[in-house]
Amino acid sequence: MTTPAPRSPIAPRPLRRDAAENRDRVLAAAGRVFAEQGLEASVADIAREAGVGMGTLYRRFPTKDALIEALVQDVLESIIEMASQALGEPDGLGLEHFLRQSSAYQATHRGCLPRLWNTDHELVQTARSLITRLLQEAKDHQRVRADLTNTDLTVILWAIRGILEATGELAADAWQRHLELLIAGMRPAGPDLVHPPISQAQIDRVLSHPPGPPAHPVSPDSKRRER
Amino acid sequence: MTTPAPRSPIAPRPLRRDAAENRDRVLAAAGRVFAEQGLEASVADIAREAGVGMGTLYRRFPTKDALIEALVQDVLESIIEMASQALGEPDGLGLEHFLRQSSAYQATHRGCLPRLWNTDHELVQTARSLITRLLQEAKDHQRVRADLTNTDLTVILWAIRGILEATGELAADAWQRHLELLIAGMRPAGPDLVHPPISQAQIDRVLSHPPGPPAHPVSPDSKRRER
Amino acid sequence: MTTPAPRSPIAPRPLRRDAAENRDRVLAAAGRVFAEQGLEASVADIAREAGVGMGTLYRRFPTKDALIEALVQDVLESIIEMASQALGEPDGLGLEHFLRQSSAYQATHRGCLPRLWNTDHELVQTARSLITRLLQEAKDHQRVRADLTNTDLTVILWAIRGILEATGELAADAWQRHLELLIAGMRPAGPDLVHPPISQAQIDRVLSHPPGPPAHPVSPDSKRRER
Amino acid sequence: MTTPAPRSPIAPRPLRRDAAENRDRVLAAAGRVFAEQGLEASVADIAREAGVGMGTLYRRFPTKDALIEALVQDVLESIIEMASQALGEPDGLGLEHFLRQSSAYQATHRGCLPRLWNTDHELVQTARSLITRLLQEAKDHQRVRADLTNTDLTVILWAIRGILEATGELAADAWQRHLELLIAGMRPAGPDLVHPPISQAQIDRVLSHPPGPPAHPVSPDSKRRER
DNA sequence: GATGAATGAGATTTCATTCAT
DNA sequence: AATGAATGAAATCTCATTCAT
Repeated sequence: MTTPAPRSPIAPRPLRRDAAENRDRVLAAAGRVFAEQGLEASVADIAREAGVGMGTLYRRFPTKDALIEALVQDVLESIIEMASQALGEPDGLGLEHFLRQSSAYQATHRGCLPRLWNTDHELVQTARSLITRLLQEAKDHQRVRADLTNTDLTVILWAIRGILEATGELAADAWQRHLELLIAGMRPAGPDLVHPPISQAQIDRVLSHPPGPPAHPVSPDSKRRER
Repeated sequence: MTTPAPRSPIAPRPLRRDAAENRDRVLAAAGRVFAEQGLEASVADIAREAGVGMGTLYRRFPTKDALIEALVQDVLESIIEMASQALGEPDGLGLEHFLRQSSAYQATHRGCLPRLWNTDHELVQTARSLITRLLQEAKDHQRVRADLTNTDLTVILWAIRGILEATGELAADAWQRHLELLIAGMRPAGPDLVHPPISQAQIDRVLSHPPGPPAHPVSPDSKRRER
Repeated sequence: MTTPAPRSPIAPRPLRRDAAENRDRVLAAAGRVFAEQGLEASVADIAREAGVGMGTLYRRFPTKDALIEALVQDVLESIIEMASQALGEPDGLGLEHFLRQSSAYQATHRGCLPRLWNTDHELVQTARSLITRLLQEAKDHQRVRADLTNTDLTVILWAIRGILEATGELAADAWQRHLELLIAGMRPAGPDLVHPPISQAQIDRVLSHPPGPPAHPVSPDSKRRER
Repeated sequence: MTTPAPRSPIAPRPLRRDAAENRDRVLAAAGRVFAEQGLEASVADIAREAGVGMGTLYRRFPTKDALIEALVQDVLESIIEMASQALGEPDGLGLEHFLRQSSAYQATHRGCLPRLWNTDHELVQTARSLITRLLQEAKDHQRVRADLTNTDLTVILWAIRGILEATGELAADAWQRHLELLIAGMRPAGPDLVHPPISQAQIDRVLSHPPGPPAHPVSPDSKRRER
């Protein structure tokens, strides 16, 4: 309504530019601050680091949680991209490449790791299905044992995340050698596995009710005492 | 445990006993509460669960952090005990047994995991040296590849912790199969490892400056009021 | 547990004394501050006026709303007491006395008026049933017209509240003469009433979904915008 | 309405018209939003409902308060119009008609009720003097008791507003029967009134220092940033 | 020695108002 | 002239820690 002077049909959006810039600045700042202080870093710190007021931050991300989710989403999208490209690789080596590449990427985006593989995010499903296909390719080329399952790979991602969280930037490459060992263990030669894989249902339950630290930004009305 | 310097024989025994009982009750409660809510559980919740007043809790543990450390210590002591017993085992299988046993134990003591292998604790050094001996035994019996190092094992512990933290009680056995894969990868047969192990110095740095979540709800410097 | 030395069976509670004192201080302060500034007065102001820290206030009243409810409850209890006593009065004059007395009382407890007759409070039901009996007595003695209903009286209370809110302490007696007019209009002599009384169901709906200003302490997650 | 001082004939007409349209759209939106959410509705909500940007809104109304005042003014103008027309009515019934008509009107313009009869607005004076004349006419025709004063009528308006605020749209007609009772009480027949009317001075004081909720979200003195 | 009430800094979130585009 | 992004003070609520009883 009030349609002002019709604007050039080329210009995508007028004042959206700085807004988008700002959004990126905030996300970048959040990544840095979370990487340094963990997810319990204060939103005020992030705003300061980004050089914006708190209101600006909250205009874009109405909740601390929304901010974290946005970070998670960014990382997941990159990882999904990596998985897609790995799918094209010959000789069934895509899976290994993907594991290495995505771990390296996560190492440089530690900010949101605690939430990365523990959210019931649509993109997590997407990533999972791509990984399933990578796994199948690897099996087809006898790169990995036939009894390896999809859920085994989810567990591997949790394990690597554990290493990344433990080391931070102080031993940022620790995961590499560990992954080598793991991949060696995944080769077809190995002995029969005694323990069965966990079920997809278990993983789904984990994703929807992440244990321990309650998704961090503790909901303010979750507890109520009296007397 | 922690048997302090033997004290004057005048000090009344029964009281001591009560005090120790109280201490244990608090520790047990902390374990339960932390396992459920994560380390950001409130001290008040723990006191309530333990059935003692906050003053009592603070008399035993001058700081929330001290309480966490005490939990860590308990777990470390048990783990050290496991390592000691594993040392006696024949055929160099002690290492594997230890890894399985200690992981199972940690799975049932999730309360303090985030701090378990990330503190500069004297007992961590003790555990490490025992593990070093287990590793040597395993090598001597050709159970594991000769180029496996002490630090590789620390990384393995971080990885398993990662799985335990991710799954909670919802998939409490997920670590078992993963450890199987890992052990398979540690066997001597495998290909040469491309990446070198991280250095002991890096690990020490990690232990003294744990990344991410700072010593948790960092004490606010104890500012005092006047009024 | 830990049952300390059994305490004298007479002493009701040991440290509860100052706690109760504090509770009363907070309630009194809240009454004063709300009366002056309205229900949107800040909780910090109340704490300051009461001479306690915010934590203390929030230990007793875990929510601003809980504090308001407590005030409302206090007032309702007094009003119920007045209604009970009025029930004993002869000649069916109890109703009028009650209206006068309770209005005067509300005039001196303006703090929580906006919530007084607009909450779905159990005590409101109690008050209502007492008022119903007062009304019946008044009818029995031909003090008021026979077609007067229970809901008419609720509306009268809303009207008086409106006057009290409008005047504050600047014309604290304005309601008196108005009530006189109203009571005159309620006498049996008057002409037939054209408009029917509103239904009890309507009133119940009003009580459970008070209109306009959302019960004031606007819930913090009631709105969420984005982009 | 509000036709300002006639301006230079150069100023372009069409623009003016758009501006006025915008103004009306904002006012209408404010009425709707305030009616739904109360006066603490956010200015952003109003702008959105009106379909204009916040800057536009603030160009017309430099302050949230100014917006509310404008609403009040609109309502007052309508009410004054009603009073004027009622003045012409025969038999001294104008007063009653006016009370009914204006109450009905207010019921459909609940947005600004909390401020309607509590502002030191020039139009309130105008309305008051008209009401005074209506009252005189009513007395002249013995429709109401002779000792009824101007201030009694202000109090009646406050009372009715109280009912309207309490009921919202959930019992939008509750005021009608109440007004009937009240008018019955105002008839000449009644007993002598014990309480004297409040003084005009008191009312004036109320209007200039409205009690309770201060001019609502009091502007925080417009502190400015630097950065 | 034990209890739990009190403290107050700090965390998240809202919103009136300004100003670059 | 219009838009809506940015600002930051202020509000509510939490919780580690102390200390009167």
